[in-house]
Amino acid sequence: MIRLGYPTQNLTIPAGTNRTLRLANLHDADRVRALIRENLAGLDTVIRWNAEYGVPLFRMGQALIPFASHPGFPYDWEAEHGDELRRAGELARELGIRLSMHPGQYIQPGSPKPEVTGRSLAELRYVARIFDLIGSPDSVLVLHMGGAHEDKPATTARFIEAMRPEEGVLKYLALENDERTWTVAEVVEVAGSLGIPAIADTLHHDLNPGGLTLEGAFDLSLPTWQDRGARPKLHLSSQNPEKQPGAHAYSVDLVDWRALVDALRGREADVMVEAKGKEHALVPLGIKL
DNA sequence: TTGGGTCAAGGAGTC
DNA sequence: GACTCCTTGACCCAA
Repeated sequence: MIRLGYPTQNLTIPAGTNRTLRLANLHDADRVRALIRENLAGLDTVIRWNAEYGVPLFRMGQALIPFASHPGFPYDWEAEHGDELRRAGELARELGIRLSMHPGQYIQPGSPKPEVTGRSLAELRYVARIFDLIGSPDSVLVLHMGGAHEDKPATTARFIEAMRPEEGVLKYLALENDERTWTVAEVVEVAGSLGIPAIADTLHHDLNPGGLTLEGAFDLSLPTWQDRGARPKLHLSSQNPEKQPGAHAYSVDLVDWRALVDALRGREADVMVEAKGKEHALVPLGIKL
């Protein structure tokens, strides 16, 4: 069975989980608190909507707690919002919704700059803490490997060295291939060294296949989920023909969808659909809105 | 209220 | 060396 989901916001309701603010306004605790409550209310709304429409996956915005890992954050967010996060987790489990998060390109644990690595780890720990409070062991923290710094073996070694002690992060972490630097095969290898799973993204794989077919990429990435005892995850998106390679289209091209289904050969997978049209992009794949 | 410039952060590619 | 693009847009000021 293939299960589907979409990221960060629902355009139909509408509801979001990614409201943020400028760093210059971070000192305003009341404002931060109100904004986070909106994000958490949005999460609650989306979980209920997903359950009603049979969409079991949702990716929360990275700014669910904006600037949570920043030293200037104005209060103890775990104490303040912990109960709301626990309730969201209970609701998600009750309704069978699997949650994930995907920090962006600034998170670089393999950077040669210690301060960059340090900030990256702080952000990853924040995401892991969110998942701890939510309390669902099948939550996924999706991460790209980041830059190669003109030396992939050295970068790989730094990445593994930085991540290996981070047990609290590793229990949720999964590594994803990207469209120009790290292929599925490379990501699977690093993930294997850390004892964590890997995610194959179909569009990134098209642009950076490393000699593998899509089926070959799935053959490598899907078994990496066995140790965690969770359903394998994949990412599906289509190229926006008007933009540069890698840009997501509004919806999913059915050719790409069929390619994914064929390459899966009946294997189980949770598929995150990355499309500008969010939940609307699921309609051609069988979800009725 | 709307349009458009800007926004914490890193890195790679282009010119 | 400056600029642009990338996650995923949202904020925020000027008009």
